[in-house]
Amino acid sequence: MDNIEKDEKLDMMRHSAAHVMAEAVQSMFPDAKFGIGPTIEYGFYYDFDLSRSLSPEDLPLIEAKMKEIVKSNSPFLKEMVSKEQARKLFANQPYKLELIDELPEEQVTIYKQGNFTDMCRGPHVRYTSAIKAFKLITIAGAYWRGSEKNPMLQRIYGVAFNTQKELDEYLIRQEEIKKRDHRKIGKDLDLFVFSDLIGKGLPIFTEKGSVIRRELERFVVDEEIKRGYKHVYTPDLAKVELYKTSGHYPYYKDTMYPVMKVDEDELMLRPMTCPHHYQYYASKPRSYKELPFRIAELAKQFRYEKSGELSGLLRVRSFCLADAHIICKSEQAVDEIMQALDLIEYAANVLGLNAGRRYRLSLGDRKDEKKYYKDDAAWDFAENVLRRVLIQRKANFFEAGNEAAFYGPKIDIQMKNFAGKEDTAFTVQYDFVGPKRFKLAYIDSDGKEKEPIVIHRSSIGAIERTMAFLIEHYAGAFPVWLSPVQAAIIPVSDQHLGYARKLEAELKAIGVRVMVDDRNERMNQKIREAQLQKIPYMLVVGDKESADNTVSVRLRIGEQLPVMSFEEFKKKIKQVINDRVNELKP
RNA sequence: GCCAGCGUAGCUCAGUGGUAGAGCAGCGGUUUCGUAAACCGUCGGUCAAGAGUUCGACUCUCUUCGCUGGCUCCA
Repeated sequence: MDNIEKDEKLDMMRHSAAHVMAEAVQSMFPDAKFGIGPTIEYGFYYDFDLSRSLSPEDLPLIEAKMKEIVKSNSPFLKEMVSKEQARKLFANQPYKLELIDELPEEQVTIYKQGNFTDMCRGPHVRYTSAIKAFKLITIAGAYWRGSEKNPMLQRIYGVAFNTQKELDEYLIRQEEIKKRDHRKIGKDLDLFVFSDLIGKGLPIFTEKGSVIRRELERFVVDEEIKRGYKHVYTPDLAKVELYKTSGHYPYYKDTMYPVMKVDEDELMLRPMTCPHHYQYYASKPRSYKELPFRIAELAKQFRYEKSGELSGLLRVRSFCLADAHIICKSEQAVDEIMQALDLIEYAANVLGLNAGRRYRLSLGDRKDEKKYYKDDAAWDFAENVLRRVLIQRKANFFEAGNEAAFYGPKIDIQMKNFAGKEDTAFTVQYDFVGPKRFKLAYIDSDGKEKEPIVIHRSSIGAIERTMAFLIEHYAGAFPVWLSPVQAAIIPVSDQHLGYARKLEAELKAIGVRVMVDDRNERMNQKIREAQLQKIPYMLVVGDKESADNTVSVRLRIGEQLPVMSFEEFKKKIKQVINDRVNELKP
């Protein structure tokens, strides 16, 4: 049996498990109304409309009932009925009736097992006993058909596998994911905190977290300047008029903060940077010789996110985007996008964030003139440019409709986080609208005024989100250049404090972040704590070391380096930092 | 924002209709130690906030705030 066949079989079993769960729920709630019950990665869910709210205590009861049904080994019976019959059969199932009305076929498939009948395309396993290891995981609210306007149903999520062993492994894996959660590690390592008084979704970076952030920022600013960007600072707020001119206002209204009245003006916190950068470009006439005009900024942006959407550093209400806008001729677009992707890939490699990287060519929907600016020729041109770039790079990409910005298509660089979830980490967007709205122009070689295009891009994305990725990716054991404390000096006893202080001063002098653990504690205790803090180097110094000017180096991976001279260690650590080495051992 | 759950000391967590406990951290000592937790003592909580029920509420009810898992949305 090949893998695809195997997957299909597993999928069938999960789908059948959803039906069995529905039967179990029906036995407990005879008047239950049923939504849909599809399979998902690792399992299944089913949506119900019930007379009362489910509580977590219900899950074991439902699960027990399911096990009974599985044990009873009742067959799944398939039947074809006409829509008319189906309507009668599901007369008191409003959600099913809605689905029936929308089915194009005249015949409807129904599946029956035990006392439960469901409208379903199938296929299913033959008997309920084919359902192997499963577990109900959680209950959640879910809008009928995913729309906020519809009633909210109660969804039960379950997972199912062919063997108990696989199920156990899945559960263990979930525990590991929890341990790596950036919110947990952020607390353990004291990287960021929140304050109810400041507000939700507004993180405070602690001293240690700020070290990481500063290193990231320095890295990206230096790299961008090297690559020909003008790095600037523009204001965090601006007149509402600016965003009305840019055309963002109607699209972003819901995610922008309310307007502030200041004197005669109406100001607001910026939800994006582009128009600010355009104003820099537009501050004087530009020649074609100045193009491409690359403007970069570590830009704070403010977006009102619904409270339920906030999550640690992943979703915040104020974030800092490593943002840039490249104003250029359309003929330069391919080359500029190539360079932008080069930078993004380079930075991602330095950070070690490559897991599951793939590209999404995000396209608009020509018919949706509310959501996307109407200009078919411009969309065609831009889409071709982006597609050409991706093909030329032999990038692993796929196309997705209805994902573009209102002003043009984009390339999203997708990444998988530790939990296996895919997220947009970085993005490159083609914009043919901005220049029009702001009447951006350049004087071409023929002396005529022409309209440029704009490429929006983020290099290392939103700093907050990227930090969350890094925390989870490294489980807090950051590369040395990012580590808040790079070396801990651990005197064996306080007689060795003098030597420890001397090493500390010398390391500080060459820019190493070092601390001496001078507490009245045993060496073992200090090592343990340095280890828990994921400090990359521990320098244990006692009689021997102070006598011959050496250090005993312990790495946080538990490994011990052979005794080396302090000079040698200095050279080594300096090099690891400067080269931004990913792994601990050079 | 919506649905559900949770909120006890700085952290991790016990606990119960009769006005709170442990370990770690902190602090004060003792100890001067060789690669992941020395020992003794001690401080610490309007049990998220407010209102109600009750003779009595951390416990039951309601409201608010915050967090978590989903839904919707998204850098």
